[in-house]
Amino acid sequence: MTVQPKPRPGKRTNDPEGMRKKMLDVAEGAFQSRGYHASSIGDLMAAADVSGGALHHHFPTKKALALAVIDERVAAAVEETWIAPVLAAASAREGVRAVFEAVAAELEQQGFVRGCPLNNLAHELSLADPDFRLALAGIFTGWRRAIADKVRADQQAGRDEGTDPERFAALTVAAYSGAMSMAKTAQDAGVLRDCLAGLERSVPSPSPSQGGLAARRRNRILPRPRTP
Amino acid sequence: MTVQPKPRPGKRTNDPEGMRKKMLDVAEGAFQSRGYHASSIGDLMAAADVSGGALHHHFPTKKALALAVIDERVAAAVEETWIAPVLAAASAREGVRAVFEAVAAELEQQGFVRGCPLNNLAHELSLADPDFRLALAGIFTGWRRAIADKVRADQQAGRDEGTDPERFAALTVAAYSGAMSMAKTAQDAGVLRDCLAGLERSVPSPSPSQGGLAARRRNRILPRPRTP
DNA sequence: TTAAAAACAGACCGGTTGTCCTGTTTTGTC
DNA sequence: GACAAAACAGGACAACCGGTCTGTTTTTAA
Repeated sequence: MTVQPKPRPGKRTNDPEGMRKKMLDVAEGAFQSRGYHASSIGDLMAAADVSGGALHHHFPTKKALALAVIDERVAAAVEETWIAPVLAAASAREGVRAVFEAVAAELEQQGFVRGCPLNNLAHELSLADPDFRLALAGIFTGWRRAIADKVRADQQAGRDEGTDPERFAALTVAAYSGAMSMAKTAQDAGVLRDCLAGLERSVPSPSPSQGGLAARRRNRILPRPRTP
Repeated sequence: MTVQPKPRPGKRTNDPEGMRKKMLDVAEGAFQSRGYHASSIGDLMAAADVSGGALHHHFPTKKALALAVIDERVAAAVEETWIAPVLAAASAREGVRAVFEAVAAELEQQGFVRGCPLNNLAHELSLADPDFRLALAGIFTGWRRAIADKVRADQQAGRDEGTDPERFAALTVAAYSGAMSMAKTAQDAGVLRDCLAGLERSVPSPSPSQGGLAARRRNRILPRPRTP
């Protein structure tokens, strides 16, 4: 652990954007792994090495900080890990499959499941404050709409005619959210693969590539229980 | 609001079981609607009209209280609303359908979505404490096993041969959990029906009763937003 | 150069939190 | 009735929470 030896009282560099980014980084991580209420602003200040005055200058209240995390970080995470890959995929179903497997592989590699950032905050904050709830609901809506739009695009190309776009999107997002919830609680990402396998039975798969060995169950990964 | 005029210093009735039940009632409701960290034991004591000494006598710490809520109330809720109805149904798929629709109807009637008790606590507490995590993981496991066992029973009766019991159970629990998460965030139970509809496409329904009009979308229920 | 605004530092405060502690009353047992 | 244990009452307390406040330094604008 390398800590700057001294703040050197005569030297200071104003870097509002960098400081704001650093605070959002720390808050994003803390809110996801410990939750909103369990993360005190004192903890966040210490973790980011930011003074109370600086924090208050950029985020007047803890709620404002959380709202910024939701709008800028959680929404971006959903965009990055779900919306963009699905839109870039050959089809909606193919994109969904790829994201499920990519997330499962990543979780198994890092050996620890922190859960879905959106769902973590949604459960804790949806009923606590209308502003939180609206912000989170908007992200869910955008997520589902992106998948539904992709299904519609597939259908205009003549594929996957028998699928209801809205229902498929809702089921996909729900299955992923619920699977991540179980994976977090069990600290085992295997349930993601189970859910994906169940999801793919929704239609007689028209593509020849079946991914036979990719769907096999991998069980019991939990390298470091890390009792806190 | 009717408050007993005076505790009547000479009159007291020891009722340990009743007091314990009253505390669990209040804590169960508060933990679900406000969350664990947002519910102070002072609030709980006031809501249950219980003194600090009495509370500490039955539950030495807040964690012990939450653990009791999980073991006795959350597990019972899953048993009551999911396991028992599914086991009593004509088939696993029929039971799943019935529970989805019953919950959706109940939520729409009461006009407010507090979310799934198990998932609410699982998200907030799974990473906070190993004891919490294990207790919650056990409930998830029992939930999934009950559904999988029911599928296996169906298959031994010759029905639903093409379904993988574990995968179907995982997908069902995940879809319900995720749908409740979205329903809570959007304060709209309609997504439950969307997910059920998507779920039922998983297999070419062999039974003639298709429930055509039961699956239609009902949208935008939100009678009382109730800004707190 | 200078004045104003922005960026930051750090102490401070009232309120709340969870828990513990001492004491009193009820209940069960002989 | 005597005694011990259980059941309950209520205050005390240290730690912590989120927010505010005053003051200093850096940057920008004129």
